[in-house]
Amino acid sequence: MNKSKVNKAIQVALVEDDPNLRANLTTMLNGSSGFQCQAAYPDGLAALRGIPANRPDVVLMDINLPGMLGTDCVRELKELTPNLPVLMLTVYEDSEQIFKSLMSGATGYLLKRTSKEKLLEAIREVNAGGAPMSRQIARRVVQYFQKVNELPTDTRNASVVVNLTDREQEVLAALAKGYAYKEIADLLQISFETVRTHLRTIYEKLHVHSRTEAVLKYLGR
Amino acid sequence: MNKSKVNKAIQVALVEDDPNLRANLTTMLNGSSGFQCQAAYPDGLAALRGIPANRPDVVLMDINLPGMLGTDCVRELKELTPNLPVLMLTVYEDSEQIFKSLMSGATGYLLKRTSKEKLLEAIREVNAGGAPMSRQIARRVVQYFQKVNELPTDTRNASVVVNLTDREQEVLAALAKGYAYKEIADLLQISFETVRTHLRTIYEKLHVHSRTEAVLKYLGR
DNA sequence: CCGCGCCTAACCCGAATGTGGTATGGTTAA
DNA sequence: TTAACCATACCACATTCGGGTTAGGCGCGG
Repeated sequence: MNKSKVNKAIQVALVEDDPNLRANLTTMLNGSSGFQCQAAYPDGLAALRGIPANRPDVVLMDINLPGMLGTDCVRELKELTPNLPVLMLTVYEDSEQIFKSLMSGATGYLLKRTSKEKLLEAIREVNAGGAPMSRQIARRVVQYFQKVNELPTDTRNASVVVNLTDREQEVLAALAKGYAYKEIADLLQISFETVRTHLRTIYEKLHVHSRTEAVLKYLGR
Repeated sequence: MNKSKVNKAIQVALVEDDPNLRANLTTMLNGSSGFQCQAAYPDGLAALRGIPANRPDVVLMDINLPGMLGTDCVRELKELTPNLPVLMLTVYEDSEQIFKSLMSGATGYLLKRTSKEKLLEAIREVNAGGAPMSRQIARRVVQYFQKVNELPTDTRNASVVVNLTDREQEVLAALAKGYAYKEIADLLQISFETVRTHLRTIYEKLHVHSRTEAVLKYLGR
């Protein structure tokens, strides 16, 4: 994988359009023992020109770059230097960007508000063959993983379920398995009436008026 | 999400067949500030009965359970309590198990030889919305991502329907669209009572006793 | 022609479900 | 500390469903 020299500083290349942040990160990296900011590029094109030639150990890349999107830059980069690990940095937590990045070939994904210590640790980790992600992102990745691997025994529809509380989702899940109200009550160890109360709220939130309609929405039609 | 009380102990449910390990983990958890072992189940069935009712914050589950496999237990559990995070524990490191677990709905994956500190940290992390995994596992997941191209979905009805007459299939199709009996009657231009007669036959043929069960069978579960 | 399966239809009755109102205690965000 | 939200719970009433039973009309194969 990565024949990095453990006894030398990890060579980091930075791709970040914001001059302030770029300078800060550069200073931070060079001020940290075991790390060296080998180069800092302001945009994707510059990165694509410089990185394959300079062969850093790790790339830190902003996801929002002017001109060329960070995700596209990663894709290009991965074709040129497939084993070079790339850590994406972003302020956004939205799954669209996360998945795009990962599918483009990013090795890890961090939020910009990640602390200095965690960032350095993540760089070490990715350099050691890991795939560092913030917890929110790891969770999303796992969820997505589960979704794309779903068996024909397909269940719940994420978009529908989003407004429901945990308990409501549990009740709906049981409903969608065909349980009668009293069975759901027994299953969740709550009263029959409470099940009915939850169901009323669920129906209201889903804009339906019957059990079957709710189940259909839950199953994504 | 999880409305867990940060200032209160994280309620952990344990599923582990080995009595020694179960006792050890229980003691360890209860002896650690911020954690409480709410319940310890020796097998999957006991867990499925107890967990949805007791609503722990996190489940620790052995992957090798007698009777019901841990992965199957997770799958069932995830259908009942979709947002309840489950950490899998295992001695096996092989990817087969890892992917099965994750695909079954496990939120994180730990090796049993994980240190006490790391285990507690992982529980905290999963409770905070993360998805703790060893670096090798995270990397595998990410790699998987990079080569996934999906074109899934939609399995319609199937062999369940072969015993049904044409008319019965029409009625069932309408039922599966969420129509009420009288709406079906109107749709097919037959009487309400005839609809009910058909439905009785359909239920009998499908061996079900409720509308929702019939629809689930029709949709291929 | 006769039986058999299918579509149609009706009646009864009890169980399950849908909808409205109301209330209490716990947790959380403002 | 309010206000908002959540999970819990009960009451009441109307509607819908599930199951048992019976039965007339139709078409098809023996």
